[in-house]
Amino acid sequence: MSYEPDWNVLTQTCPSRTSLARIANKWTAMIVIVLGKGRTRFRDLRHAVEGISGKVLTETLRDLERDGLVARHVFAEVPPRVEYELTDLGRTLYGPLSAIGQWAEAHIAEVLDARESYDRQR
Amino acid sequence: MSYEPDWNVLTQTCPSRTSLARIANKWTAMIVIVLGKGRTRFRDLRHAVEGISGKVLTETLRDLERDGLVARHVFAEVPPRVEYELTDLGRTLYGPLSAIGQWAEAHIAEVLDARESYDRQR
DNA sequence: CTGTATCCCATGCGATACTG
DNA sequence: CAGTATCGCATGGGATACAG
Repeated sequence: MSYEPDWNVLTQTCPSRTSLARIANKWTAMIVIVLGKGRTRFRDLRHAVEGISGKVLTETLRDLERDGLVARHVFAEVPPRVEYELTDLGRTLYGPLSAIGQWAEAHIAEVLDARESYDRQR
Repeated sequence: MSYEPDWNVLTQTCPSRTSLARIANKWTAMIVIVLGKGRTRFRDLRHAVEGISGKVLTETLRDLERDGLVARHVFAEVPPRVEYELTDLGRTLYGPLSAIGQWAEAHIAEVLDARESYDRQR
């Protein structure tokens, strides 16, 4: 009922494309996959998503918070503790994004074979 | 049976992450969504994915071809005609990626509301 | 029409230093 | 610990010109 068939990510000016650009992103996918398992503090998120820099983690979390996908919980402690979790809206994205992650893991052997065969032919 | 539980996109050096980086991308998503509807020639793809430049379309298609997701068919005509279509492997990705596109379209209203509310508070 | 080759600006992203 | 600020390299990606 809230679906608006006029919205089309293939249309250049459709707002939905700005949302697509944010969610169709490797860091977003990995962060949402981790948060899908439960509320996580910044430090643990940084370790779970191997190789992500603090800067990018902060920036991506801010963007996700702005889009209403992630909630931020700050505890007035020293040293500070901040936890992140998916909102109701963010949870509806967990399925689709974890499917992408699982696809990458399930088919990487075929992809590697394809790359080798492609590169061999030139 | 071809699933290898040791592969984990969250691990920095896992090859599956290189595949995730390729598929968790807005251009890849839009191209696969269009190709999911059937074999398409270059020109039509360029028009369907509004706003994509020829350079980026070519590069993305090459990468997808290299990963075994897209097949390229060249016709010896003048002017030349080249058609692209999803491979069997690429077709297994259509579901997950179109789900991402549909999510963006279905929830953009909520996302826009969240952005407005976030921006208003600062 | 389907590319390829350049040029060049914008953005992504890591590293480092610093603050509350 | 969880940021913010800054720097600078790498990549993304548009525009244009040109080739087959």
